[in-house]
Amino acid sequence: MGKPCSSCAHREIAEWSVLKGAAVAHLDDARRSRHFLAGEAIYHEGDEATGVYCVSSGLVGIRKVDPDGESVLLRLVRPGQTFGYRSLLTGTPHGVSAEALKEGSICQVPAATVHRMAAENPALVMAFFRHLAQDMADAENKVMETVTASCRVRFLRLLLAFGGEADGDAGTRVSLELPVSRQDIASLIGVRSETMSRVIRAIEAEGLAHFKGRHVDIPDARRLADESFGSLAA
Amino acid sequence: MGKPCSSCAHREIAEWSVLKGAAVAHLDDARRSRHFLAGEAIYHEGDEATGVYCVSSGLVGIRKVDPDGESVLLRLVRPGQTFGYRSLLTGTPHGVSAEALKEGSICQVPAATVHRMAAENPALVMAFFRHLAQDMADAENKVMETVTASCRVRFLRLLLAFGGEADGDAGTRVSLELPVSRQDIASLIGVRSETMSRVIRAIEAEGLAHFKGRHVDIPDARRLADESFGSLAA
DNA sequence: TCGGGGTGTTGATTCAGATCAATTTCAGCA
DNA sequence: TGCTGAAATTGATCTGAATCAACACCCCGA
Repeated sequence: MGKPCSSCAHREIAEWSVLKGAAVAHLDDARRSRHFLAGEAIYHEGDEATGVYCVSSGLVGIRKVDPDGESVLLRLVRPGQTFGYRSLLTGTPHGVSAEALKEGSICQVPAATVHRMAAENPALVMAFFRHLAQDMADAENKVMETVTASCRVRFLRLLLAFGGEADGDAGTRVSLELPVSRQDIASLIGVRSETMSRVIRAIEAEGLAHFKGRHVDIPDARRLADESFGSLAA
Repeated sequence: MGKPCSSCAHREIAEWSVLKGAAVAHLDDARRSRHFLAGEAIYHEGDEATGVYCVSSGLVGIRKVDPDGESVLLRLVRPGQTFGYRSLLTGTPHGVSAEALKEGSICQVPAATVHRMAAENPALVMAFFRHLAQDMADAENKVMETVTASCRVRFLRLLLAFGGEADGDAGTRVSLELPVSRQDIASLIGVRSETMSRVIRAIEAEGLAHFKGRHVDIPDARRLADESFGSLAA
């Protein structure tokens, strides 16, 4: 059932890093790894939380759908990151759904184990608090962006985020792979896929970036970064 | 310096309700109450956290401004609620600013006290976690709304939220006071104030609600609620 | 009583992005 | 290897909300 947590490649990233000695063994003992195909649902909005999830490989999307069926991709969860802890710790049903966007395996730590560990180890709760605080900050930024920035700017910023903050001083060449489909990218910035296509075409035409399938080549990351700040230089 | 926390009207609402006996006395001893006029800043984005705030009376607005000066009102904090705990507990600068929207008094519990209490009382951290989890859920809903709903619908939902969930079965008459200026309401739903005016005029014309200054009268809350779900009946 | 600034309203116009409707491209698979 | 359905592109058109520009209102202080 995969490598033990103690030797997990991502061990120091996730909240579990605050656990020591015996607790890690317990974690290892309790967790169950499961394989997911792209598109498979991990849990749905309204489900009761049955544990905390930890992405081992692949990519997870956190989604929310409104009554009319409109679906918005709220954020991505990458290997080494946890999710689903919020509902578990507060004892409320999931307010969002989670699905695998890329095939991969995901560990689940059962509710009882998490609760016991949280009770014994306040630092673990604090670690989850930090994670949630970061997610909240991201959510606030997202609200700001959707309200104030054009879809073009939002997309440029997303590109920069995907490319990592590798913006060297001068014109740095960056190339990267889009982690998800264009439809999902559109959903991530809150526009229609048709609009997404047009935005990409425009950016391509300006030479800001070059797109081929999921591969993106950015000749001058600095220029792109400048553009992404609503035509306002630093 | 105001009533002691132990007899604060809002005591059972705030996170402090998990504290017992001596801890409450400590809280009382350490907290400082300060009066704020409408418009006064409590803290700014980027400031270091110096304590946790608790609204005793008045109304507080949490705001975020982007580099171009665009400002968005993210949420309101009402009497009995705490704010500013996120930055304090994570030890990061404030990512948002807080200002008094209505005159009132606000208690501050200094950083050292909060840290000590959090260390001694894991339930307090958990209480803040719950608060943050709720705020996060609200933020996610807000992202959904701004992406999927028209400004008209967003405003109707806000009205319902202000009116409390007092939607009796049939046509219930609800009347309420808008807690903030129309400019701020516009900022809260992410539209221009001109648009806000027009939306209000349209709603008035349809007889969905009647506006006079900050007073709102909703003859049939049920009808308004129905309208607020993108013309999709339950 | 007369400004005067903040708050709100109204109108004309523009524009970003949605919507509707066809294709085209491509990956998976029999 | 060709079929099939999903993903992506493209075009034409429409529209919700922003923008630009006046103007009304109202509370407050001189």
